Amino acid sequence: MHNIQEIAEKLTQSGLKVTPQRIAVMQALMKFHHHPTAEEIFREVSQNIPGLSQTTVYNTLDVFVKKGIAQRIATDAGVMRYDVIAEAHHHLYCLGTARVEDYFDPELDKLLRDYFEKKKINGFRPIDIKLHLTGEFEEQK
Amino acid sequence: MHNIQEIAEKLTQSGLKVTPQRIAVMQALMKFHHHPTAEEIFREVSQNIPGLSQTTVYNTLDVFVKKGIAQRIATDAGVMRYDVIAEAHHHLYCLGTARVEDYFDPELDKLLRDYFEKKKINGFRPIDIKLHLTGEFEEQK
DNA sequence: TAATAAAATGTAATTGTTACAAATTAAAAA
DNA sequence: TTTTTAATTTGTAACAATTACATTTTATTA
Ligand SMILES: [Mn+2]
Ligand SMILES: [Mn+2]
Ligand SMILES: [Zn+2]
Ligand SMILES: [Zn+2]
Repeated sequence: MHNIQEIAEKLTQSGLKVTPQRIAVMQALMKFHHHPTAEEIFREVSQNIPGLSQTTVYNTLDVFVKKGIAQRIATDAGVMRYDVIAEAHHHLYCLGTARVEDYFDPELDKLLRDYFEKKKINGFRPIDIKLHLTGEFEEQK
Repeated sequence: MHNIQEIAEKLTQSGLKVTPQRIAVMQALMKFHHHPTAEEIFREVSQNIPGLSQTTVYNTLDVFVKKGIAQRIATDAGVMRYDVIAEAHHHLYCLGTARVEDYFDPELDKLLRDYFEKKKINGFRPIDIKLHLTGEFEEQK
């Protein structure tokens, strides 16, 4: 799933040209799957692609989001973070470190799905339901 | 609940000095309870307090958040929105209009509370659990 | 291999927010 | 009351993240 072939295919499927920059950005997104910022991706990808422009990273992430192969996450720190879209999952927002960790919980998903199948919300048609757990990661000794 | 006396009291209780700016910002927060931006609050409050500085609005909102009487909401548009803290509630994020609406659902709250009483998350201690419903407000004819 | 539209680049502009020094003011003390 | 003083407000400049835009380069198609 991390290899160039498959990424290239995914790009083509989305109607995008295959470029070294796009492949590298996608690889970086997959590499640190803890929701990197554009800046973090820029630093990472720059190692492989020296002349890389920041703008390209922003553009690329933007295109990925528009095509639905990545996801933008707004954070309290005022920086956007990005996430490869794969299975549905929720997010743990750490108050201390500002990290955003993935949280997978199919049981919970089912619970929510069932709940909102019955319960309709006034004039709102939900497309995505996501839990937003804010808290602290416990010190592990 | 919207009157000056009570707001002044709330400020004092939080260990804050009572100033016209703070009262007005709190009133504005209560007035449009659809999560105004700092800019929207600035425009509103400026009508009553002509010389008002943008910085004051940012400072004030910041102080409110630190004291726990307001809440900061990061949005996908890259602007922060603010919310008076009252009862626990969730948020509906509108894809079309970028609006954020409140969603109260005690039944759901109970469901989630019960669920996370049993289910513990790895090394994470949740402090706040909030549902993040992204979708569209339906056209009402 | 040539043509062409899409993508990447560099730079400047913009937006939202924060830093900081100086002036003002609310609250406490006298 | 007046005085004192720390907290708050203000104005301006700085900043960080992101976007706009003109130019150059490149991936794809013919
Ligand atoms: Mn994620
Ligand atoms: Mn910004
Ligand atoms: Zn943490
Ligand atoms: Zn709210």
